[in-house]
Amino acid sequence: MSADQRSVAIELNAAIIAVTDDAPRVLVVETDQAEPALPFGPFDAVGDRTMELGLRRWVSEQTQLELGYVEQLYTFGDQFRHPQEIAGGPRIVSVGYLALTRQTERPKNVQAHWSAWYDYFPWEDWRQGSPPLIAREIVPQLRAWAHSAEPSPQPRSRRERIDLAFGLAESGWNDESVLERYELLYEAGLVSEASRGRAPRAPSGGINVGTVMALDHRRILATAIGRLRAKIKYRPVVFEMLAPTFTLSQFQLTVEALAGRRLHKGNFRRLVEAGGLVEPTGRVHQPARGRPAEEFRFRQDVVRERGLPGLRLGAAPGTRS
Amino acid sequence: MSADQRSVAIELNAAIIAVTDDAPRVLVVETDQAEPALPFGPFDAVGDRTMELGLRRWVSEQTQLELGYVEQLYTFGDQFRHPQEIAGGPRIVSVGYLALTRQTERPKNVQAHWSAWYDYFPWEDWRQGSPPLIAREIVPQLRAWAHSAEPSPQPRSRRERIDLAFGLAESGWNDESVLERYELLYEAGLVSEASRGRAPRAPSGGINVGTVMALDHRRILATAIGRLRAKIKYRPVVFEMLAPTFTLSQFQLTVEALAGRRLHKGNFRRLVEAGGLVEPTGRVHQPARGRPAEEFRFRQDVVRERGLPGLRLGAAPGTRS
DNA sequence: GTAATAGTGTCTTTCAGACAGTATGAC
DNA sequence: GTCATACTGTCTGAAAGACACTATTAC
Repeated sequence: MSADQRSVAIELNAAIIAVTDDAPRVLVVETDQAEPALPFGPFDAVGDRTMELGLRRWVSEQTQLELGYVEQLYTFGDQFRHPQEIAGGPRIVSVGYLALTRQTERPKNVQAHWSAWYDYFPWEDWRQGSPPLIAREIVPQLRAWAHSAEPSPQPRSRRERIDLAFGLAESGWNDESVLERYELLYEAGLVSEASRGRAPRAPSGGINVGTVMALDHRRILATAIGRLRAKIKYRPVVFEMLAPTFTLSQFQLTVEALAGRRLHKGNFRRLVEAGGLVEPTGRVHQPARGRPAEEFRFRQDVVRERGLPGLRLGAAPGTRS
Repeated sequence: MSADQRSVAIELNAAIIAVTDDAPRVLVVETDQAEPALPFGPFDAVGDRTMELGLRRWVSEQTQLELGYVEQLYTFGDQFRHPQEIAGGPRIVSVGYLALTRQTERPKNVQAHWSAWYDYFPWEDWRQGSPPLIAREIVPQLRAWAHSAEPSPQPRSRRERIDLAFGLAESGWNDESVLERYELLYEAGLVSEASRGRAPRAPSGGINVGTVMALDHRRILATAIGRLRAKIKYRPVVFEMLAPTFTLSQFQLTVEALAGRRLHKGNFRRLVEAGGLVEPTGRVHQPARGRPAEEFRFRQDVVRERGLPGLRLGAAPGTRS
């Protein structure tokens, strides 16, 4: 309405991911609303030659963190996604990025810290089987939401979307459909950011699953997780998050943490060795208990020669239901 | 430098794709420089609730075209990508979209017309085998470019990138690496937009393969082709571009046109029928010559039930070299 | 009959998935 | 010895890739 609202501003958001203690973590900053937010920075239309360079610049300025792999995710431009816009400010469009790093380096910025991503998406961790939360809370409430619309706006399609996204259909759980699941929960009003700025919906006022993030940052993180889970299957990006040397068990645990599901040990080892992605260092790693393990390192050279092989993930037994 | 240059503007670009006569086509508009451009429109920060709605709005206003599937591709924000910026105007960031439609509807706008996408990327069409252009011009010139940098900035890595992208490595041709190939040609100065606004490079002044497009629109189109080729393998988006009913041969020819390579007839039919994506209409299609073919239609309902199956593409014999 | 396109049957190789087993350390 | 973790061998079934063959039209 005001002339100011006509203008547009571009902000960059980064989902910076690392893995420690078998938990994928995302770097978050605290806000005054006590809702964690993804690190953000301006896009300097004069100083930044490209948006990715701009992102690397302010991330290193703010956190002293060395980013490895960086990939543009998506540009989020929905109306009123930013409170400043509601207050009459410019429309703030955010270009979301996925960035990978090792957690060895701590962010210098005390306001930033690593936070386990499954805190925000508890339904995405299937390493101990299907999370009880899904059968106990999510599915019943989604079903109620699907029925509440009956028979007007295609309730069948809602039911189908639920079954497909949450692994109730014959095709089972698909670890990459993170965004589809989040969007269902959002539409059904089961995540509290859905009712921000609006009146809470009738059937589910105040309900929330998982930890809330500021603005639409949980949506950006959902996009990042889905993209990363897809990526590790055909590009060797996991190594950006692994220590320079590692045992095959550590490797497998890292992949399992990201994918949110258990893998077959035998098949995993066969595929990794067949892919030629790693080579033994000759040393052994002494664990707290059990037989010592051979130590490996990533083969930088092979990546390009063999046409960027990756990992196909095989499901472990007993993970289906 | 000027205060004006600090500001940012957002523009939306659409690669609108259809297939006719076994040629994938993209909708282009004429510019005063005689370089075809992708249709573009403003992002209305006040009127458009989302960017995708904004895109659909101006596309239908400009062309009366009904868009089917629409997907955000990438946001292009490199410095000086737009001539207005060089002239002191604002930094113009473009959000690129992929949109699919049938070509049955003609664009009402006389300035817009359908243009075969292989005109811009002649090296991407492998349906008659490896395009002679690759062995005769592209590879020799890329090799020269790789050697010219020797030994300073990793010539080995350049050589590897060339071999991998253009199918010279053992992994063979990968139809999805459209952007990687375009970027190599761009870096090597083999597409004339690379030298726009700069002095032509020493080894290849004025050289160009394929038809040039305005601004960085060929890069946007390369992104669109790569994304679409990847997508048709796991999501049934081809049907957005097919007639409502079709024969399996027409179906296969359309997929081949998009993928830029021949497929095995037997395998294609087996996979399509196994996927349950199509059902016979009971009618037959009478071709100009030869045996009449059964007519099929796409099964809307199955898509969701079966976990979004798609097409895995098997290479046809004799397409390798 | 020929030319041309439509459609089927089947063999081989590859590989994911599953299972069962052995090896080497600490205690 | 037990426990815990590391590592190997092999079977099976699904499916991709390749090839050869038959079917139905127009002429």
